[in-house]
Amino acid sequence: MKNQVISEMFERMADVLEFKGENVFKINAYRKASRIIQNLTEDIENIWKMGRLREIPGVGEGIAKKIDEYLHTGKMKKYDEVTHDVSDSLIELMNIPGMGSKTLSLVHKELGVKNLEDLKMVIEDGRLARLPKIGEKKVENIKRGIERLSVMRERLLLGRVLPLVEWIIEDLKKKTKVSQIAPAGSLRRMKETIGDIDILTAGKDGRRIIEQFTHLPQVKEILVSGETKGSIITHGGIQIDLRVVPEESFGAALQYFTGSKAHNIKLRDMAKSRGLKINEYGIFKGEVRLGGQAEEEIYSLLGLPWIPPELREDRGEIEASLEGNLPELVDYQDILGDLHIHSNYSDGTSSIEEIAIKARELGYKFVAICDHSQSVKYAGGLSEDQLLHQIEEIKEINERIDGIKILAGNEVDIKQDGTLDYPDSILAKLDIVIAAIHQGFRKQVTERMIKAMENPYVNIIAHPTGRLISGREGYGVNLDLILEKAAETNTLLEINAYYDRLDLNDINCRKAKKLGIRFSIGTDAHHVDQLWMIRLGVGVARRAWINKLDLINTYPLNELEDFLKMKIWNNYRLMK
DNA sequence: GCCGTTTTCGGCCCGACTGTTTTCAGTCG
Repeated sequence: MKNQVISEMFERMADVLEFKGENVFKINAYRKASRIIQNLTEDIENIWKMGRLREIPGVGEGIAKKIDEYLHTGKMKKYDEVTHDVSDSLIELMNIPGMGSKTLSLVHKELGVKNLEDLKMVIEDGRLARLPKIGEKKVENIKRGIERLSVMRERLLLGRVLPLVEWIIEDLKKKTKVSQIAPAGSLRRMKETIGDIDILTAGKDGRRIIEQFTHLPQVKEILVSGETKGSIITHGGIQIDLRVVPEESFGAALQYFTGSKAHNIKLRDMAKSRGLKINEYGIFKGEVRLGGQAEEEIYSLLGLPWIPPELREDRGEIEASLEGNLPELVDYQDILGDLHIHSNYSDGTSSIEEIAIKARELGYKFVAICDHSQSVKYAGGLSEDQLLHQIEEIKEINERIDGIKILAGNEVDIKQDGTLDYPDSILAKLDIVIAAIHQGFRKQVTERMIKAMENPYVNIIAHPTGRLISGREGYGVNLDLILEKAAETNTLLEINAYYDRLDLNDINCRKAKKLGIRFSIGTDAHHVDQLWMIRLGVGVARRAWINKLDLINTYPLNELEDFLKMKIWNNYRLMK
């Protein structure tokens, strides 16, 4: 799949052209094409083979030709031409906050700066400050930018940030008289990683609200404190911005600060062609303000239904809205149970009973206990006897506790030879079987997973790519083959909601959905306090345009139990 | 370089803030 590499080439060209001072609109055209190609769920090579490159939005004659050339020859002349005389280390300097393309090219041209070392040097010896249009403050800015760059390199994980933001919002609600308050930005879109945190409020006394905000106990350092904007660093080193807007602009501001940028640009473009104008204060016709108190007003005045934040990535949601084809997304309240939880039988720390009681408190109808299997020694995998014992205990608790059904399950290891960690006779005793790779990440992972899916007792493949957001690359599976097999065998794919996994991710889920594959969400929780993470999984599902029917966590218990047996029944029919 | 219910040429999202400037360019989100 060449989508990624082609997308990166255009992004690179955009960066270099920006540095060279090319026409801004041309640069944006490359950026847009890059982003859209990155978001494609289809292999660009397939699209190319069908002669349909030009049907990709943002791909016109010129870019189509370049893609065609690259896919034919493995080369793109224009790319080489544009980038050959500019090094990576130079272009990377544009990432420094305060250092844009104009400043960089000035610094490069006048002082011969080629990398970070050079830049630091001309700051130290005062040559930078002597350039035209560069003053003391600008130098100071860049200097701080360099320091910040090294700190803020990494984006924050959604699952780390969400609880903190909600805590702060609750605190602010108690301490201030804000009429409305909500998180915005990529957090509200439930993106798996967050750049910076934006919270939006409506209220009259902005200065006072900001004052309260900057004096919360979580605050370590105040960066900005004004009438409409406050900015702080928490003890955990996370930057949070709070903005206060007038009540009548809350919807417009929420829409604006939620983004994404690409989604907003498209909306504004639409507004323009209808003689309207959108900004963070409202939607206008000439001088007349037509709305902006609620987000819905912005959308409805453009002839659109309100679009859920999770969809706002310019991945076709605006077009779908126009056609009346917006999906009916699964809702956070639709979840009736968590289908991947570890107990203290293996490496979890809560007892099955604790889990059942907590799940019932959460309003669930069922939970699946899926501990590790015997060969996963490092995680206390269960021997056959222990598993049988666990099944008995689950039966006993089910009889004793009302209002919740515990499903006896297991996260069965797919061993290095591709066989499963328990014989079928054991698997047959379980209500739900999740198969997973935990060892031998480099050994024929795709083939092993395919073999596992062929087993009629395997309902679900856990964390199918194995990636960890904060680090590990993943197993290097051939996902297309996995998806094909999952569709063929009616095997579900897991959306593992553990905050560092979120695997499958949104784009891959959407791809799978198009093949008719269904999903299950499991938190992979190892303690009852981690059960809340199911929301992260639902966020992924919503970002993947998934509806209730696609997700078995929304099925009433009896339908779920039937569904989980379907694969065995089908297999039985085939054998007859 | 893309694109078209005002356009096949002439547009291309919008505003705030900052700093270096005598009216605005650069950067950011």
